[in-house]
Amino acid sequence: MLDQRKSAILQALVNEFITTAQPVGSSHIKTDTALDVSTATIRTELSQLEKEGYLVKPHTSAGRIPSDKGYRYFVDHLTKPGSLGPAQKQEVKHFFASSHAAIEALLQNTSKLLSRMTNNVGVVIGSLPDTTIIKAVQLLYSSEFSATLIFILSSADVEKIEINFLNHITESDIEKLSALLSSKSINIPLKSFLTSIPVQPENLEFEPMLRDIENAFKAYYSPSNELNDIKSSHLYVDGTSHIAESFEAIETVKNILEILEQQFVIVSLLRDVLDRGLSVSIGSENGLESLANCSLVVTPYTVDGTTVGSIGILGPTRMKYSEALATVAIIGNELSERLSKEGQTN
Amino acid sequence: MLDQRKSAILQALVNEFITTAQPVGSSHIKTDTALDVSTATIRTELSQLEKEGYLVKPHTSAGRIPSDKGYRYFVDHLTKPGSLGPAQKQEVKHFFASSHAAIEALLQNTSKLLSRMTNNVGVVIGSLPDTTIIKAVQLLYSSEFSATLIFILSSADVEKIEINFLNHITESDIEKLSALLSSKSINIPLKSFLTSIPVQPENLEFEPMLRDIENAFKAYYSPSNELNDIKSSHLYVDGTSHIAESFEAIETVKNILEILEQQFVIVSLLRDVLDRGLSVSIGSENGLESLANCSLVVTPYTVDGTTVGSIGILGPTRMKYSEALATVAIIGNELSERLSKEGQTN
DNA sequence: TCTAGCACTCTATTTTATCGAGTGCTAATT
DNA sequence: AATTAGCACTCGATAAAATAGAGTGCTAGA
Repeated sequence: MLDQRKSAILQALVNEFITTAQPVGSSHIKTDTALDVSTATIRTELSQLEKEGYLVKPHTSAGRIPSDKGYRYFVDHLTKPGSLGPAQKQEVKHFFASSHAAIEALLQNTSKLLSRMTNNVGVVIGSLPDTTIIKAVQLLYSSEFSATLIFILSSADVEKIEINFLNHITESDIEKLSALLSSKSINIPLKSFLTSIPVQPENLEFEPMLRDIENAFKAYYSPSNELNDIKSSHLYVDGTSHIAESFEAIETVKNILEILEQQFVIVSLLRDVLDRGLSVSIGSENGLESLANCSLVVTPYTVDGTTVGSIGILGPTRMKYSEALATVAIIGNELSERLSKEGQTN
Repeated sequence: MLDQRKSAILQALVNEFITTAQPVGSSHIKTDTALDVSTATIRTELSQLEKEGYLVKPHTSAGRIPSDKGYRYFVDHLTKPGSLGPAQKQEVKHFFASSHAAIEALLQNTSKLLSRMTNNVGVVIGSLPDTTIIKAVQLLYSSEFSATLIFILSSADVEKIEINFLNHITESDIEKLSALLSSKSINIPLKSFLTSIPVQPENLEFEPMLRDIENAFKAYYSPSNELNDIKSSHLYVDGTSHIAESFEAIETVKNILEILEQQFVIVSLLRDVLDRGLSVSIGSENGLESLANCSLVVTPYTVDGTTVGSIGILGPTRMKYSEALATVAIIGNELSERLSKEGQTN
């Protein structure tokens, strides 16, 4: 824990660095703070803060830059939750009040909103396979040898799986099968879908088709499939252009874009946060070389009290945390509310 | 039309520039080509090519760079279709042979494949609202006041629309409505959906609900909604990190990323190509300041002979056109075949 | 414990010099 | 008429040298 003066200095330094992106020297801090001490005193303080790992010097005769530890302290102890201006609150309210016919569009637009309001990359992760429950099942006839299996999930997502049948099927077969599946599988977790349709005496005639469905389902959710996470929990990203604004080095930009393309990486980062609530992951805490200069501000969102996904922003470590935290928090809340209200998904 | 020697010079110059990204001087061209003339002769040719608009000089004492017109000539007259190596053909075959349970995943992965094989941005556009036909309709009960309307389209896409009813509804209402819609709307174009359900004497009791559906549908496809194009024709983009490799200036990268985020811009660019077949759009031909240094190689794809969308790559004007054309063409073919076979979508 | 003062460090910026790939022109050659 | 050798000239790129100034760390005195 830092004493009052060190705190004030660290806070001023971080704030200054966030806005200017330049190393901060002792004299700047003197003007920024109300501290009535000389720059020499500030310098000794700075050098101690550096010794303790909160600050870093790019080179001998430069000002200081916050280290990840410095940012961490800043976020944990020196950042008030922050509140949005009325105009911005209005923007969020208006966004969620306006209609978004499809859930996918809502989530996609939510990532856009996050991005636009914070000038960072907006990220939204929908549906968590472990917790989602089947709210409706429907099998739709496509052709003599294929049909589409559709799940509507508690997370408000829709999953659809193409089924190819080995044997000839009829529309009436499919209808009966569909009814059968509905009767057995509603309100159980998606991951238990298979066990919910054991072969019973009365549906022996459907056994081969059920076998086909089983195979398609297994293939779709095969854990060996790296894309599985993406398929079963959609990721919506927007505002990638902001990272080109935030970083000078084109190499850095490239690396971050690559990470964003490997969606499962982001997905797992966002998942970590589910039981932690609103939280910040700073630089090296992300555990990824490529994201060493990035921070994530993430919060889970809920549907009817159950956590179903998370939203967040990805930006440079020198982001406006207070603003970011406030924005992510409010959008998370409004999204939860929007998804829960009107019983749309129950 | 350029004479033999000018052609050879232009061709050599473009090829050299594509690989080195440096302005090309007369001596390089002498070594690159089999032409048995002096550099002085080449210089006069170059200066004529420049006068005719095929080449550009960054500054007085530099080599030349192809202009958009130069690339255009190169693509139109000096580029053979190009063919992929066996390993690459294999990669494409293998990709389309392996199973992709959901169409969305297939299209998303196709953009990834395009990107990986060409080291550019891969783009896939699915479903064209004007031509898509409803293959199945289903209304699913969600709650007392809401349901989900699902269309399976000939493009293999699924559209779903949340309906909020003004009045209390029951599951049985929804079932009947669903059957009614199915009977009236299958095999008609999506855009004619509304006119396909006129109120008939026998379904007067559903009139208020049909009204609600009508409103939701109208809202969803409202032409005033700029997002409409995106919603009704999904866009899949992958490999954005490659643009950070292709361009030096971070500003350029930012601008291109921004364009990619405004999906409807890309969608309209890709649409232009539908009746032109495999084609290339170079630099200023794209009509967008931000894409002045980019080219698009695009081809439509079909399902059972009907064009339903297009795929392509976005890269720097100095891309390997021959390779790009070959790759886009083969992937387009395989995708069409894959979507058509097995009658999955009929 | 704080502060004024000062020597020292080191990057960033500017200035100057030099290099060399490439051009355009001209006069001679084929 | 086309080609080519020769040469002066241009101009960005790279390197080297000079300068400025923001910032530090240390010390001695208040």
